Amino acid sequence: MPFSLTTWNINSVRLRIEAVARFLKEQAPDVLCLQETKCPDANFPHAAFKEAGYEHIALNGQKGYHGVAIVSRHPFANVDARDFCDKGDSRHVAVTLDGKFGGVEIHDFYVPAGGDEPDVKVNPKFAHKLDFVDEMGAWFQREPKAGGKAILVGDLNIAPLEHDVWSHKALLNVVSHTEVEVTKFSRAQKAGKWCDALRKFVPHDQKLYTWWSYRSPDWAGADKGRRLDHVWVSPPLADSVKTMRVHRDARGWERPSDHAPVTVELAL
DNA sequence: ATGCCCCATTAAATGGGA
Repeated sequence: MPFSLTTWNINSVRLRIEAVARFLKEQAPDVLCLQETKCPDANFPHAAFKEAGYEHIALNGQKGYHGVAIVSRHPFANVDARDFCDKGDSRHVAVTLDGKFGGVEIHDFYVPAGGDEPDVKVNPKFAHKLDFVDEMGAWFQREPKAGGKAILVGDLNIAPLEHDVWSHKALLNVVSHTEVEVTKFSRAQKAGKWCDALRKFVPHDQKLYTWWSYRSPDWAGADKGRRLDHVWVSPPLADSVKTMRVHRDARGWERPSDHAPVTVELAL
């Protein structure tokens, strides 16, 4: 049975609710995972999602910063959220689907950006990012359960491969592409036996981006992007991923997020 | 090789993004 899922760092769900509604109308994924909702749960724009057909909503939001949400056409059997690094911030929410896709686990992550300086001695935000990724790896030793069907998505804020950034050489010492981040990222991915669903479709020697800085006066022309958003699937789903698309056009909409939505289709 | 930016909060800066 076909199943589609989109991940999108929306950079304020309230500010961009019309863009979200347009996307859902045009693309109609089964599930949408958002990051950087910047919205307390009490203020989440439920009505717009319900009108669009997404009646099932799992939230882990907070005031002003961060925040994740999963909205779905299908019911949830379970909702969970984990407080990585015990900081009380909203960077993870998970659901287990019920109904015709029953048993499939979906994890939505917003990994810390890590600040400017890639040095834990002077930059606590970078230390937090590295600790966060380490804790993900430790948790993936037991989660998801062996043999389980799981999908992990989100703004992981690390571009691991050489061609996940516009210039490997220029970004080697830039937070998101440093060696220590990439090493920890790969370790966490291996710990959960996660399969990189996006790179299944794009060879490693070809550029693949999901994010373009607001600071560029001509983001599309300069095309100095990074692949910060990811979709991983557990081993039982590795062969079920049928298509992948980065919706680059949405980066060019009026008052856009700096991240493009990314959609995968699976045969479940 | 960084960036001319953008968002939320709280009241014209500040913190955060990446």
